[in-house]
Amino acid sequence: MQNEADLFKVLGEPTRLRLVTLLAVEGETCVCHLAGALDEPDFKISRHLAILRSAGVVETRREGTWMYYSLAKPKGRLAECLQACLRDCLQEHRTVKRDLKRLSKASCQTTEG
Amino acid sequence: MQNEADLFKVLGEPTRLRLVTLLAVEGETCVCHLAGALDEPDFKISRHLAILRSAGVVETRREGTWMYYSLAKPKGRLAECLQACLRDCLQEHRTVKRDLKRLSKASCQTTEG
DNA sequence: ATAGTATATGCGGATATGCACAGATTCATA
DNA sequence: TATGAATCTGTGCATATCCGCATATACTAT
Repeated sequence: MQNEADLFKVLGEPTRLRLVTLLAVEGETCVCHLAGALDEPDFKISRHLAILRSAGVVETRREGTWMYYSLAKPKGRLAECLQACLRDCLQEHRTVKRDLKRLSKASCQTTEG
Repeated sequence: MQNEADLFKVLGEPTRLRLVTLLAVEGETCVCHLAGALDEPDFKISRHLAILRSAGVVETRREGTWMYYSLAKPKGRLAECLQACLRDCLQEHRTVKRDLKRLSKASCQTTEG
């Protein structure tokens, strides 16, 4: 049961919940865009992404200097159910909508302009 | 978003997750039966129930010396979704099945025999 | 090599969490 | 009022969590 609880636990933090919801809605995104979307320092975002990753919630793909994060294929019914929960229930959340808006304007330093 | 995260957080602990799942499956149950079902000391169960209660996840009904706990009516879509998640995905969990088995034999001191 | 961008991580400190034990409630009954 | 069962809570302790800062790593391009 510890495994199942850990899944909830990892989502039980606002920054991580926002990140996972963003990834659920927008798909693969790089760290600096996520940091811009949440308006938080990149080292903080990176930390939380690492936690989500070691919990198997997200996975990564490297492309040059960039690290792209995306939701991992759910492992088991509970994970699947929870992913659906986030997409269905949190997509319209005030904070998430704000994050999505910022995400649409986000840019890494090298991709500006 | 803190509210939503808190909902996950409160479920992110094995004892609480077992309690909520048990209540989702069995309905209203008293503390000593829950303690017997989980095979944990009653003060520990009571603590965790208090946490679930102050998070609005469960509610209580007093009947004499007994305190009966049950799932609270979900407040919002997310809570509703999560309750369904637990019922659908955790009901068949090894630990939960064991808890349910013990619950079926559980008895308070005064209700023994 | 050097510089610069993107990302990750070691560290220290403040706060939160979970536990066990003991003791305090609350209620029913004698 | 006195006893006992069911439940709750104060306390101390060990551990975990989150944060910001500084630094380290990984990669690209000059």
